[in-house]
Amino acid sequence: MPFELPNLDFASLRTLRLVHELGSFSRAAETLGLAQSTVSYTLARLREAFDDPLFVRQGQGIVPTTRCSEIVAQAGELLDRFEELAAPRDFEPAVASLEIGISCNYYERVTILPQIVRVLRCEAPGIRLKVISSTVQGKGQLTRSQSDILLGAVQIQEAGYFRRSLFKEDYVCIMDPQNPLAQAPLDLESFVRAPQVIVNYGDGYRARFLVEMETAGYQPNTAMEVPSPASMDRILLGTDLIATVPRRIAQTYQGDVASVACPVSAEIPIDMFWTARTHSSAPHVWLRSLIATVSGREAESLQDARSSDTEDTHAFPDQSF
Amino acid sequence: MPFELPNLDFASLRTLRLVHELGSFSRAAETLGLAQSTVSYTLARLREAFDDPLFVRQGQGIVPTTRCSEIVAQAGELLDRFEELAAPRDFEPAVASLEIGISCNYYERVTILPQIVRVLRCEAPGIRLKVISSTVQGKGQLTRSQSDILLGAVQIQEAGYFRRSLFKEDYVCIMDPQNPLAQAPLDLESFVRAPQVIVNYGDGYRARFLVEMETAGYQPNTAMEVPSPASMDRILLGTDLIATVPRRIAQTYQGDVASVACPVSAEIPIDMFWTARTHSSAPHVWLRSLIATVSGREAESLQDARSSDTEDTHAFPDQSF
DNA sequence: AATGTGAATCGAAAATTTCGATAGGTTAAC
DNA sequence: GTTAACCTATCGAAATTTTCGATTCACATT
Repeated sequence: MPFELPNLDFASLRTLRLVHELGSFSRAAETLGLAQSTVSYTLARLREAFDDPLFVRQGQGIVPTTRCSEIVAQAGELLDRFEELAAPRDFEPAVASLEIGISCNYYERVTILPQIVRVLRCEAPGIRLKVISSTVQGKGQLTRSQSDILLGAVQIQEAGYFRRSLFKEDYVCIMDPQNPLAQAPLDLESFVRAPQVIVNYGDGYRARFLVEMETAGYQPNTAMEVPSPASMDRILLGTDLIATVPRRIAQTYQGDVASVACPVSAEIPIDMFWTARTHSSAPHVWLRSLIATVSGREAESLQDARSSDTEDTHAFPDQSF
Repeated sequence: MPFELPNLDFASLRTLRLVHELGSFSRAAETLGLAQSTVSYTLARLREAFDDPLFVRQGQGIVPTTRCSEIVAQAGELLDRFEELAAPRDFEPAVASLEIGISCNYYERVTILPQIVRVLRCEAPGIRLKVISSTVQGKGQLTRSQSDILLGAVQIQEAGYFRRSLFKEDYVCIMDPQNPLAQAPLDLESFVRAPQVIVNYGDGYRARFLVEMETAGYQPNTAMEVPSPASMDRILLGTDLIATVPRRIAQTYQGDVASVACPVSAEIPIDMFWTARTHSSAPHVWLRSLIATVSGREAESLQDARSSDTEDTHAFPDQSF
């Protein structure tokens, strides 16, 4: 064996430092509230570990060996770093520097993230968001630690995930303002007949209102399919087409298109999910709280659809930006 | 109390690191040759110390919290530094960097140090010598850690000092080569009569041969007193003066002055002293060994004039320089 | 010599760590 | 679904380490 790597605890190093500082075993013991024999025993262990006398008697008192002084200098740094490491993390948004991963899709990127980003740039400029498309794999991304937070109209049954409802979304029908259907509330019959642009979101996902329509025995008059609701206004303007999109998406086209309530009632619950891995991390707690607050009032945290776990409410900043 | 600073040992941090690496308590226990419950208990202590779950269950196995990964990264550095600190110091002259303090006077600076410096520059260029004048305070300088090594014709009776004899020195009389006294061995009567330059070394120190003369009832014919034997040749040349100086000092004037044996026999033992503080330090051991080897053959180490402590003999380099 | 100061050592008590066994909880297979 | 496999958590007992008070030892000062 080349050399037996010794084990010591940080308290021993603190004792060593104190003895070095005070130049006395007895006074160190007194300061620490221990018996002198205890300090003596601790030093015996240190001597063993470092294979050096560390302190030698010199007349009245003791004198550190050169090696001892080296060790004390190094040990001081170790202690400082350890104590910093062990200190409770008081998270300060203003100075924190870290990356947080968010899985979501177009909808959340358009409706939730812009507000979050504005607050972050102002209050926590050191937090970097890494947003990835969740498609239908959001849960797996969470468990594989590819992201820390999953946002979306997802339903996770399994245990081991935390959930917080953000808000409920419903659908509106949008169309060219000249479209006759825009002049009055839309009835179901007209809605079914109207030529629609259907958003399929790729990956075989089917919008909730389509599922509801089907259940009720209706088929939409599909004139066109697109993978994303982005720039839907550009498509619709000047045509007789209508599109059924989440209300908050419709608001991003505001002014350019007319919107009316969708006669097929379908609510989409938008939730936030995370795992125990980040549950107790101060920055994550803070960001989740921010997301919940920014998203609306219906804040409510549940784990496994059982234990409620209300997070600290984020105090929304009243400063203007 | 603001926060209880926790105590941990380095073995716990190693366990943490291993669990993080292997992703399993059981496998870490197996690797360490411990029971799984032991690792579990160690993690309970770590969780307490860091106030964080550190690892959370995730299906099959466990996943580290974000805080845990931070801690492991930091702890890894702490462990590396600690292990480096605890590793046996294998002293390598070629790369060692440190300062060693030497107390001595003119005699040793002229006779011993030049050879030491040449070896150091060649073999241990990182060792910086800090030479201070010992005058008559050499012992105090040692005990106050103002120097690490004391060289000189000193006699320390007290315990607690290590000593190694370097060599014995005797006196020669030097003079202008034209001086009639230089032509034959000097007899005591001529010596006492001859006009001398007496070196008083300041500080009331009296050369050994003067003490011997006095004991024998003679007084030198003092023509002049100087504080140091430096440049004595410049003083003597062209005069009828003689000076009595240690033989190795006389050799530094070689060629310029004539020297004959001093009829008053007086041996000066030149010793090296140090304390327990540096006794076990590898670089100091090495340097002391070098000094002893360079100084002559009579190497012999004694503590308290009792316990002999022969140091490693320094293998004098046979390379030319 | 006697005295004082401070570290080392000793035996017993206290606290901590370790172990084996077992319980609790989740995943994969049948 | 039930079982089997595989984790970590927990428990009580045993082993080890740490602490303490008292004493001894070493050195320095009076």
